[in-house]
Amino acid sequence: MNLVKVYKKLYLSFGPQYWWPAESPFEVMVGAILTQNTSWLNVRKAINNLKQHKLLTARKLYKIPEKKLALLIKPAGYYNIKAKRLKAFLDFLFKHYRGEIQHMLHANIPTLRRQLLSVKGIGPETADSILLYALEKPIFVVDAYTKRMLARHNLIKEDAPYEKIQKLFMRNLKKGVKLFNEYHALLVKLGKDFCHKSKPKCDICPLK
DNA sequence: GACCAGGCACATC
DNA sequence: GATGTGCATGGT
Repeated sequence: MNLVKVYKKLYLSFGPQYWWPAESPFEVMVGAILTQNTSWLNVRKAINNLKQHKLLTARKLYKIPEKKLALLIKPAGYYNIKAKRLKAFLDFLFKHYRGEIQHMLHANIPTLRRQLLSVKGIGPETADSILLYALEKPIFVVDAYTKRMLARHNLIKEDAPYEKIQKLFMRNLKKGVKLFNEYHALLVKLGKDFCHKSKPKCDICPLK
């Protein structure tokens, strides 16, 4: 089964996913860092905390102490390290783009990706999530679910590197923000509902 | 109570 | 270059 067929099956099974669940590009970026190895339910609590305190803007988060930020995002787990990562990202945003997300849109994709990856705490998945879902650049996001699905259907090896998997998608799909957005979201849906880590065999996989 | 979640950096060999 | 470990909350 090729990747286009996989997409069609997923879409027929689940329908549109309306990603990313956020009210602004900045919220996407914050969410992308907070959701590292963490369930979205916990991330939502953390983001709601920031919203209730009216702190979910680049300027506000840039100014508040790291300690205070850590307490606010506590429900998301790893809160000390994530506060540090958010701060590192905000430092980057103000240093290179005067704190304005709009200004990032002028840079080209490879440059942006390199810059994001240079921030401590932003790895390939977080960088690509920001590029695709916040900045609407045509980059495919690879996550643990993506990897698991491909490995279980024998399309890659379990330990295949990120960039290799990403290229697999980007070479075999028509390049576009809309498709990449929906595809990744559908893979997460599949992973959450069917492709469980502790159950290597899945009899009811919609891809079968 | 165990297991897992929309990763990443760093230590050690 | 590969392999292991810390980071932490909250749902199932």
